Amino acid sequence: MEVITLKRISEVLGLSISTVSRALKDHPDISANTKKRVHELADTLEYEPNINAISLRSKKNNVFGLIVPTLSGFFYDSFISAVEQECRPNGYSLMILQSSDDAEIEKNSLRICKQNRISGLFVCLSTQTNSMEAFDKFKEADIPLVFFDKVPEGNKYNKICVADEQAAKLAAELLLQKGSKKILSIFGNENLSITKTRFKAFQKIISLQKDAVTFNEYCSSHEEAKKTTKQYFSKKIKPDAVFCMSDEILIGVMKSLNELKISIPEDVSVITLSDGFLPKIYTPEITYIETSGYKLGKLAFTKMMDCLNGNTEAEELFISSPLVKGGSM
Amino acid sequence: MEVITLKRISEVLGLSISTVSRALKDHPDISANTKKRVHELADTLEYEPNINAISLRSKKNNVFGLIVPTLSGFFYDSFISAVEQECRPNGYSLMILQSSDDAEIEKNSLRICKQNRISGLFVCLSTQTNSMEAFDKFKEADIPLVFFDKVPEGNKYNKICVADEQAAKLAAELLLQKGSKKILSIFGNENLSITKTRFKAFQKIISLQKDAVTFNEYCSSHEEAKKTTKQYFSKKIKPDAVFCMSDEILIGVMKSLNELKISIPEDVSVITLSDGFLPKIYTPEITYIETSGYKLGKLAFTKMMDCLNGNTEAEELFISSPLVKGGSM
DNA sequence: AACAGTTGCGAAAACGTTTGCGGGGGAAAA
DNA sequence: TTTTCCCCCGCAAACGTTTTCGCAACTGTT
Repeated sequence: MEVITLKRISEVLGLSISTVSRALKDHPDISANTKKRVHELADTLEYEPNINAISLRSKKNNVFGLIVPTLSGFFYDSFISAVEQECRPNGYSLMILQSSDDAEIEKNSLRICKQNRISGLFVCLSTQTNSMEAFDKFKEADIPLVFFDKVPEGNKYNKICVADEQAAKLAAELLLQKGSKKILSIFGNENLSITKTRFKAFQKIISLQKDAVTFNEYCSSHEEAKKTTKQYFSKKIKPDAVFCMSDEILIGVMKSLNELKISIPEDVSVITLSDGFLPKIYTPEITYIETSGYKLGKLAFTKMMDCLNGNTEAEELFISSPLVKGGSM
Repeated sequence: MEVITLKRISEVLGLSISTVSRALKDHPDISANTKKRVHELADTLEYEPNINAISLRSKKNNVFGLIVPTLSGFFYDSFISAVEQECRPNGYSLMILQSSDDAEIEKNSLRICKQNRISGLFVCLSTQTNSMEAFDKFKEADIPLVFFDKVPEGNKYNKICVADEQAAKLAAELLLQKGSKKILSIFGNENLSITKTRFKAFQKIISLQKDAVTFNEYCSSHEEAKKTTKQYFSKKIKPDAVFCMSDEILIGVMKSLNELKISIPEDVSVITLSDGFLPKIYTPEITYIETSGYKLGKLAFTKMMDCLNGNTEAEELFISSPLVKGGSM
């Protein structure tokens, strides 16, 4: 299988390489007739430009890097799906890398991105990341950086986030409004800023209600959440509501409640922050505050294009988190 | 931010570009001292080779294409995760494309792959694909093609599959062994070879048992599966077992059974083919035959490397599908 | 002192594009 | 007829590598 290049086409047609190149790009210098001949031959020969050559010449690779802790999760797949959907029509490709939540691998992934001279980078930080130095190198090289979900501290980065504060607040208000007094609140990894934000906002609202108390727990896996839930519901005074910070938590909580045959919403109210897939699996469907990976992806892409168009100032953007009512409250 | 190239290093050190290149690659022609000097400067300058230039020169891009109908599913994310995990340590990158189950987009994705001169391609066909012509072009160009999950017919392609026949057979045997007599069997998209295979194998086993009957249905979404299940369980004579061909089906089935307050496994046995995530969400956990996207990914990668090493003969490989017992039978 | 063999390095071409510049040739203007 | 101008097109450099070939300067052998 001979591979078709501009040179090949130029030879067949008795033209120069430059003329063929310009003809294919509809350059005004080229006559209509020549353009026609070139296009036709290119079509029949199924010419495809060599992206590597173009990238080399233009010093720009139309590829975005995307680094996530793991692909197989509850959330990242829909984020990536959204980004990819935008990429193709805009002439970009996506190079995906997993950090496995390991700072070393993350750093290595950054190297790969650098070597590939990517045009931009989407990043969800690993929980182990302790230095932003490697990321700052990209900034210095004017390669747009868009963080999402797990984002760095400080105001010098582009961050696309769920409106965590608002979402947690909304959940808390809803619980109080339903008259919940003893709320079991389970959060994720304690070190993440996302956890801190959600925790603080949730706490603040609950504390406004004098006769309501919360039992706060941090669980970093659904197994842990399951165990914790079981403990609370084995006591004499059981919680009358459970707040889950994420899908991961929800899974554990539901497993416990179901095993203990605790009825939802009769015995206990349940509310969670979620992408929306899992809450609908259960019966009754769980009421949730939407934290859409899909929306997040769309917004992240928009911000990326913004950056490429010269809008370089760091910005923190939020997606709205509407309430989706199920039957769990 | 000046970008560092071999040329830049050679200028600083008063060497030629070729010498620098060779020094970095530990070429025997270069003296130990020169190598040391070059390596040190490259390190402090944080030189990163330009992959685009390398790809152009070598006519090989160390990138694999990966086309799936959609990223956000039950299955593909773990497949991709497995492939990505193998790629990095082997010096490859992954370019991911979604076909959105659309033949046109799929074709377009193939173009992108071609333009990028990828080294190999993983494909899960869209259900709309009606011609393999575009894929055959890759074969002709000696670009390895590895199909998975939804694979083409015929024996001229590399296919990595779940042992569908064996899995469906196993499920059927288990149901009969438990004494199920009236089995509701719900399958996915009727046109897929994967569906046909599972259907045939399942049917064959059931038909061996004279007093057992199956009600066969095809549903292409969980909503449809839910509706269908509801219909069957609203009749006087209800099924005593449900077989689900996939997670998608399982979701619908469980929703119906739960809403109808039908007890598992007392009133009905449930068994499914699944990646394993969803079955464990439910209480009791659903018994399933494992169809691991992760294992599939690992095997697909192995086959890809095989192809690149010259083993070009088309091959159909299977991953085993062990039974994972839950409490649903 | 002449020779062959080795060691260490550089020149240049090639991969496939894009693009600034320049030039031939024909038509219109003088 | 000469001049001017415009229309088409080709030359060549550049992007950053890798690699073939060759050459100079030693080293050691007769």
